[in-house]
Amino acid sequence: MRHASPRSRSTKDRSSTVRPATRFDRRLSEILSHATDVFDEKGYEGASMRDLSRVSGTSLAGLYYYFESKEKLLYLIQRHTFTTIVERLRNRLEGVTDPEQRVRVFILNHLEYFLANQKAMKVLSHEDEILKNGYGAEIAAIKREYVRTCVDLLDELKRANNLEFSSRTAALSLFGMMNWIYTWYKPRVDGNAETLAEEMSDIFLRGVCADMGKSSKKRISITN
Amino acid sequence: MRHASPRSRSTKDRSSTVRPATRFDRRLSEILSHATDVFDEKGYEGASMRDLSRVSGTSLAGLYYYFESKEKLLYLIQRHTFTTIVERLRNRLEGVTDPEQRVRVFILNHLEYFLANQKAMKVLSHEDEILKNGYGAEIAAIKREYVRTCVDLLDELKRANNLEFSSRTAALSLFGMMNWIYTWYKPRVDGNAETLAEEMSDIFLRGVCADMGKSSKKRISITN
Amino acid sequence: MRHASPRSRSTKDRSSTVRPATRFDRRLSEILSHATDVFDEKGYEGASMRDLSRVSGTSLAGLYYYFESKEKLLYLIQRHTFTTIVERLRNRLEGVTDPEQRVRVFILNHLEYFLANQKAMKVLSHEDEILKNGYGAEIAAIKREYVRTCVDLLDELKRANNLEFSSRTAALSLFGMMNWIYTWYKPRVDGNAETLAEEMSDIFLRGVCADMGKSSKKRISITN
Amino acid sequence: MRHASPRSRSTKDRSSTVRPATRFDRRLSEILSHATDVFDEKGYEGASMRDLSRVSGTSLAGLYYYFESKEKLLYLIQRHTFTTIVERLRNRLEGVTDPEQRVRVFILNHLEYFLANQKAMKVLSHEDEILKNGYGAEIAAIKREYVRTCVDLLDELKRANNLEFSSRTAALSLFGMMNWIYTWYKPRVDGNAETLAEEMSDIFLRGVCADMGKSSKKRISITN
DNA sequence: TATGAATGAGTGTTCATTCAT
DNA sequence: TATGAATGAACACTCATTCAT
Repeated sequence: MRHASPRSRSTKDRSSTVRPATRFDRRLSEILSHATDVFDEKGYEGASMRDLSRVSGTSLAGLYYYFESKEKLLYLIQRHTFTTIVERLRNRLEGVTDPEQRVRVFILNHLEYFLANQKAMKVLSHEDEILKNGYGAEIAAIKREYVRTCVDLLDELKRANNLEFSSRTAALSLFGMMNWIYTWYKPRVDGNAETLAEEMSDIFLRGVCADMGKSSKKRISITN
Repeated sequence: MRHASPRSRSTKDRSSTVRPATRFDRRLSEILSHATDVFDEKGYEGASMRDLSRVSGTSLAGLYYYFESKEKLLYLIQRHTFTTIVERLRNRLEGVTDPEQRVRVFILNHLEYFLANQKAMKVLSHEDEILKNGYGAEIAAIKREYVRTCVDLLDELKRANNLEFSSRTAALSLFGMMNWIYTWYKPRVDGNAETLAEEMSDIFLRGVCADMGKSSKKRISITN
Repeated sequence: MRHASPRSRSTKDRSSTVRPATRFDRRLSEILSHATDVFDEKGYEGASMRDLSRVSGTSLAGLYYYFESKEKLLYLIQRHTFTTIVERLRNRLEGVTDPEQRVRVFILNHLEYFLANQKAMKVLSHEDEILKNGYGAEIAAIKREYVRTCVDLLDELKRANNLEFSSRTAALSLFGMMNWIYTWYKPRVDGNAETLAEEMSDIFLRGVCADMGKSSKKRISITN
Repeated sequence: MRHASPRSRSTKDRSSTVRPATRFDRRLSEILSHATDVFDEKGYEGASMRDLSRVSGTSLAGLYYYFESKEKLLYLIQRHTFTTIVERLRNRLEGVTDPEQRVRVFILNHLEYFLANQKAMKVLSHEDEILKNGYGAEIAAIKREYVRTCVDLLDELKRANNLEFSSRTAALSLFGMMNWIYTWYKPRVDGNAETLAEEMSDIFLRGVCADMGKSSKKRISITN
């Protein structure tokens, strides 16, 4: 953002309170959705406000009625995407008690949302370090909480089954497995979210050669 | 931009033949290294040639003596990084015959290089869709070969142990686990490459709850 | 140069339809006029957008609100100049039937416009090979038609008076005589358009020593 | 020229004295010739020193061994072209006494050299206002003398035949006819220099409808 | 004689943003 | 609500030229 200046009425004021959706909200959502597409295709830096204006059918100046800066726009997209996935997860975990199942629910929820909203999720994970200060902190907080949830789920699993591994490494590896799919996923080849979730859950929970027994494990040392 | 005109001596001509490193080569390498840092910090689009000029201590115009465009610069970085990691892998796999060990070698090689050259690797994986036409195709080809190598390793493993899983999904999941670390890795917390490689190898090969046996696996269905 | 992207509303769209002149049009005309001066003084290549911005009292970026490129600007100038002179010619030829008079009308029209719009005409004739592809083709087409008109006039004259000469060479010689004046014309010394038109018409139609009779003509051969 | 600085040994010093052609001179001529081609194709402003370096097979820096600036290069080309054509004219006029023949010799000499050295002549007439101060003045002086010669020839003709016309307008019209040919000349269509010279001489000396007699001349007045 | 390496100043163009209406 | 018009700052890149070797 080049010329930052205070605004009398900020986007945040409007959108953070709960109230019936106004015309403003609906237009905002539309624009957000178009912007998500553009960020997905060109990246945040590569996308210009003119691009956004074109695809959303609004004049360049008109966009600024809806958000005060490009950065804020990214923030709104990321916040909406994140809060939605977190909310869905909360609902789905309700009533599921088996620790392994809870992890599987987490994975399915993540992948399902990821594949249904690939563009938004790509923007979410790809444009990670753009947001500064306030906005960045807020998104980072939501993200930290989401990761925390996953770590907690793994801790439960460990406790329940008397396992030993680094929940942190495991959780972050799991996120890697899942978040990376935007680089390779092809619906025809890789199946739908449920299939993929099962495959990834299996790999994550049992490994690719689980049947061989842990005894075969040998340390390797490489000198080169 | 004025008309881009061919150069009498292009960067590619110089760098693709094998010969003793000249002063030109050394300066080129320096600049490449600095540029890698900047791309890492700001992203390709976000990094300006002025930034590169500043950190590499060369005048803006001087940079263009070494590569004819920003895009070519990215290409050179990516090519160098990729060919190096592929070459190392080849060397390390030599003499290792056990299929599981070969996968472990792959993981260790990747992570070791990744952590030692985090910035370059981040640039490699993050700025994936920038390069167009010729350059993009060349990098994509190297990448495809590298992925292919991993898939082949998993196929060997499957054959040897009579396993059944999608090598493609597994390989790409594995890459996700590994490539994602640039978003979270902290040396103090997460240990060195060998530790991490072991943890990830274990998760990937045995899963987090390998001991429980596959029998406990239940399908989940979620309606929401 | 960043990616050139299509504009939602291009200069061409605006200027090719017939409608009352808007504020946009008026400002456009002003800038076109200033640009003509600058192109005249420095040539197309020698004139910088910064020069244009300075003389037209607009910010550098502001210019691009009116035309999408320097090339398009040249195109607009050339098109306007050419269509105006062609239109005037059409009007003036109406009602004139005597073939010789028609040629004289052509000459007078050309010179009058040339002297009244010297700068524009110099730009028109001097910056002939700049425009590429579409724009160039369009201007070339108008020009071809204009030259064609002149050749036709000479053909009429030939038919009417039973003369024999190459209409093409004659027409292009005539254009040479007229178009070259931008290199030497001085109002005080050379008189106004009418005077000049008469002199040139006389030279072109009767030659400088018409009274001597054609018999004196001798072939020359030079060896050197 | 951006960074003008004095030179210990200037090109002019070398080339303006009469002495046997050295290796320096020969290379200089080659480069001049190549440069003429490039200036012809791209114009003076449009041609870059890099272009010249490329076509003349000399390094960019190497060019500066032969002339101290791009401007000087243009000067050398223009001076050489001009002095050659003037010299030839002098030789050819020797011994020709008939005033009309002398004019015809002038025209033939100009056209012959023009067609044989089209590129150089185009550069000569097209890049007329580039040279500043000293160089410009020198070229302008040669040019003025050349034009003066033509005007004198016409004055002789007038005196000899008791004619009345503006020698200045006539001479400059004649130059227009001749110099303009670079915009339209096609060898196949328009014949060789001799043919063209005869046609133009006839038009210039007798006009296109000389046979009709001067009586038919009517004044035209246009109101529009 | 000739060039590899370098540079300050400039190029055309696009950026996110503003503001009067 | 929405936009036409405008802008300062930045962009990637090229320019003519220099100088140590």
